[in-house]
Amino acid sequence: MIKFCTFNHRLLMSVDIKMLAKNLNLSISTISRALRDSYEISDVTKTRVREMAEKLNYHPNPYASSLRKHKSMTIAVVIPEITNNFFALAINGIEYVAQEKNYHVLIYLTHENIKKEIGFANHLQNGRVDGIMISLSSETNNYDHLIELKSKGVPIVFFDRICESIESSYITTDDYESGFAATEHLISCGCKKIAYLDLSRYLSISNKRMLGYMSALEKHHISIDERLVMRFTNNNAENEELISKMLTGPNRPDGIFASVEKLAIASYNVCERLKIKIPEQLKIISFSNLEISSLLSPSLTTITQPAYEIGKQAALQLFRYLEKKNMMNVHEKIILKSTLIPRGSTRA
Amino acid sequence: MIKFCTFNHRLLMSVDIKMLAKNLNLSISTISRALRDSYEISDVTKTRVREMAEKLNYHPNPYASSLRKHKSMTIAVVIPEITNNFFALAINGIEYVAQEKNYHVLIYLTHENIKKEIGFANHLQNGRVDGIMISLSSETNNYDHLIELKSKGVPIVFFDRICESIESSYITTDDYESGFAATEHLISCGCKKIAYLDLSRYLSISNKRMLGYMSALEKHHISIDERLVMRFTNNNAENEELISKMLTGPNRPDGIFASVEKLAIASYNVCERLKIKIPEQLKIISFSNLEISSLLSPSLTTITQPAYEIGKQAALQLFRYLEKKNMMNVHEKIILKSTLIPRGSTRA
DNA sequence: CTGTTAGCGCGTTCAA
DNA sequence: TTGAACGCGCTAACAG
Repeated sequence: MIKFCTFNHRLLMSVDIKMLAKNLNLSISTISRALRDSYEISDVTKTRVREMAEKLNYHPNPYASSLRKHKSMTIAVVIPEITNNFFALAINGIEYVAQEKNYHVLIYLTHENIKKEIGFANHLQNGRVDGIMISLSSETNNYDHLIELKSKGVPIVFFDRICESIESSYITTDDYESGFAATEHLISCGCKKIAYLDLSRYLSISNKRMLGYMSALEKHHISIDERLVMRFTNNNAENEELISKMLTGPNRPDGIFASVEKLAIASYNVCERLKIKIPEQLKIISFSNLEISSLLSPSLTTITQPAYEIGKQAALQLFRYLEKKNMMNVHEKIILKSTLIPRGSTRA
Repeated sequence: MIKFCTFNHRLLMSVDIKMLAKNLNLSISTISRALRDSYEISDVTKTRVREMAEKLNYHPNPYASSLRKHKSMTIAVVIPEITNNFFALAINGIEYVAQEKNYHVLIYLTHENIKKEIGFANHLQNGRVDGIMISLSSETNNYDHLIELKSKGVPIVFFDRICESIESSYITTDDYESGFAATEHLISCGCKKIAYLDLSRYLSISNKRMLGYMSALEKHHISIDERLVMRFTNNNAENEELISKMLTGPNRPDGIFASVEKLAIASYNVCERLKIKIPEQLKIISFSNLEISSLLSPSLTTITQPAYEIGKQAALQLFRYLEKKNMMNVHEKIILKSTLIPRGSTRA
């Protein structure tokens, strides 16, 4: 009665639709339809089938179904890193929506490496997923891999680190305004020489934040010192070295605006090593989603993005693509607001 | 020359093995073998096939392959939450190994809910993944769903929040010792009344940490006050309420040992609200993987687990199961060491 | 070294 | 309302 087959080098009993059919003296197609709750099947048969399925602990093979339906019930999330509360929160939002829709979530980490991003994009042309959500790597300055992916018909939603030159939906935050507010905050704390720290010269969010920074300086008649606009890599040790040089050099700033949490943390580490007091001697503001109280971080003022909501909105938009055939060319550009959370710096 | 088919409600050109065969005047199976670099195929043919595949931008359909081979090239990671540096780091390690092995990683979040965990476990019987790595939810006090999954032949590796009553590999840390060390650390800081805060009364790691806590108290002749051994839920507001009551009640402790980072943070938040000074009036130690400098958290002493390494080891063990048919009954119990990182509290 | 053939498990025509 | 038969795209057994 029970069929055995070697599966992955081990014995596994496989209950399939055929076995249900045999046990119930019904045809395979009837079973299939009953399980899919088709209108063509009588209620009596349906319940008989369901009961037998339950009894034999039947689980439909997702790959057979995907092959037949050309639908994987799976989405991909491609992000630079996961050890970053922003992305962790975004995944939380994405996963929430995916669970609602009975979808599965594949995770791909580029580690800020464009080659990996290209590799994932190329690979995902094969139908493994029904759509992807992506936040670009800091190295990404060319979008051919994404254009090709899109041309294959794979729906793409960008979030946070978006690509504006591709016509697709995106969810992001008011980076220009936040950059402006962050800089103005430091100015209002008395800073005269404010450094801007960033990971990338390519990302749209980086450039918008920087523009905000520059506008704020201009507004307050502070001249822009190009030497204080700095780019870093994924290498923390190197980054700290650079920051250390900046903080001991002739252009030493009295305020730092870090566009990424990890650069703020690197700055903190350097300050501790150099015995620079924060915020007395140096004020720091940073984009960050660390969920810690001000007691834990008495001197960290942050710009906090609605990360969970961003993930959720991005997923919802992706499902809008997936659920309605005529939505493929209806793109949404959603811009959410970030929040400046003042802490120690203001009290200083 | 190019075949079209409706895919997911949209037009998609599908280049399959058959088309390559036609274009090259070869049989389908030859193509298949050439692409899989089979020894039976001549180098000339192989390169011809590869070039044509490249030219037509051929991507093998993973679901067809999985259906045929009974192998999904996919693993599942089931964890309680992702907004927690421990799990984020663990995923990082897992993903590193998976990328090496050309595997795909599905993420499932239980949100500390046993019903979700059961749902995932039952669902994953269907062959969607070749194996799973799991860290139990704090509610999990029954393992039937996992036993059934294992009986279906799905390899399982437990990490951190393991299940000792199921014969399978696991990776965890020296929780008893860490609990002991954490408590002794507080005692050496002068604490006489130490509270133990935990999420669960079921998890093995919780119990081991608590045993360590109790042993340390005993060793130093401090009697155990059951009212200071507290369990919390996933509801932060409720947790802070409970902590607040504890810190204002007659049994007010002078030290807190939080077995989970979020409980330490809740404690910090409460202290801030109640104007309790840390570490002067209350010392706190916590399991935590926050990657922040001591400047950022001047008063947080932590027990840090080698989270990345745990993820990596867990994945490696899973692949040991997957790669060798005779490894299914060879289980490894790996116990890594955690590190106590003293901060403000010691200086206090 | 290559081709022919037969499924993997399911969904969906078409026919009854 | 149900059944028979075909094929999704690929791999593997068996021939040659």
